[in-house]
Amino acid sequence: MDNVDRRIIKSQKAIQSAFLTMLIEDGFDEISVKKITETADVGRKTFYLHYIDKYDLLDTIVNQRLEELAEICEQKKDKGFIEGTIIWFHYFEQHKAFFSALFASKSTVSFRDQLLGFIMDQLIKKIDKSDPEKDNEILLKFLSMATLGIVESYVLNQLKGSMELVATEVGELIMQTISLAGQKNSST
Amino acid sequence: MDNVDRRIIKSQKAIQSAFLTMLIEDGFDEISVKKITETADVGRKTFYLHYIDKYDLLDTIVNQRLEELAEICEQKKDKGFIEGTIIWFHYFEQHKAFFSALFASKSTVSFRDQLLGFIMDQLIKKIDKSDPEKDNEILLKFLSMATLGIVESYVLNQLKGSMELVATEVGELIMQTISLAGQKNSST
DNA sequence: TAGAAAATGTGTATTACTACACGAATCTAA
DNA sequence: TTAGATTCGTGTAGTAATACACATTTTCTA
Repeated sequence: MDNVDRRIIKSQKAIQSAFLTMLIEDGFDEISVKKITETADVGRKTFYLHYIDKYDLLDTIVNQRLEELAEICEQKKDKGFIEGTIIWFHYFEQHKAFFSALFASKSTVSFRDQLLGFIMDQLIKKIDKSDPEKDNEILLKFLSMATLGIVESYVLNQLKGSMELVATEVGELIMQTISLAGQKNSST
Repeated sequence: MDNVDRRIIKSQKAIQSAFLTMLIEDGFDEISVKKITETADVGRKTFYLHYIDKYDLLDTIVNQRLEELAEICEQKKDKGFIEGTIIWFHYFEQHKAFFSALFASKSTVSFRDQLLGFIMDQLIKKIDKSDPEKDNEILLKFLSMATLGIVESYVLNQLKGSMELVATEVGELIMQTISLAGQKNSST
């Protein structure tokens, strides 16, 4: 089945496009399934043929975004820490409105989990590279949460510096922390 | 049945929109049903659910346009000859690319018939107003063909004067011809 | 806080659209 | 002219989307 029925593609496209517009313009909490389907010019039932509810729709879209980002990271994985972090922040910069809307809402808990999971996935590769033996879950969680916090602040425009500055500092902090943990580990 | 199935509306909209784009860009003769459905992102079969062939589609669209124009004329019917004619030409001015493409093709014969019929319908009202007794079919056909010829030349940019100038002259010519015919008629 | 209004999620029967395949018609180039 | 490709128009069986109705839940507001 390489040929997906064009009706499915059209419906999902219309729904997701309507959702994204409303997400950025009105925020996640203001969105209702009814409004989405009205904007998408699609029967309400059609929505439920594809998604469980608006949270499920959000999950789907977030996953798409993160797969995109993972793909970008994969292509440039041998660039070193700083450059890698800049690539991250460049992506969030581009989709600022989107992520900003999600951080701004209190009902997008699963989004935070997804994003945290993604950051952990990415960081684990880097840590493994520096210190392949150990799987230090404390360190991993520590750094991931720290990064998540910075990403949130950045996307919500709560940080002063430029994207490059923020990314560079975060990259350095992560790098230092890992190497510190590595020393401590090798000394015991 | 006031609620038309939204799928029908969507399909027709997509097909007509694709057709119009291709009509203006490539001309009527270059258009194939296959290309239309590809551009419209619709199954080829769907086209045939709504239209017999591309000529039928064209007929439909032309009729829509002419109904539009008839509506405009109806709203401003008490404006006198000159103003009325200017309204006509204003409409053709706005849809120049569309009508130009149709006049340029040799396989759009029915379009000419439709337009001629439309012009006759509109003129018959005016003539009736001046001379209600007579139904002079010669005069009607004569004037309609003349007008059709001018419209064609105008749309194809073969006339020098501005829209207002052309419309005014045509309006005067029609008016004079009718009144001449009226005199001749009343003298017998 | 009660009661109205709106949104939700689901079931059902119907319909428009789909992919695909086919022979016929039309176009193209050797 | 002939062979090859392309488009045409139609048939078929399957599926996505539809309108509509319903009970339930949530949200609003008086």
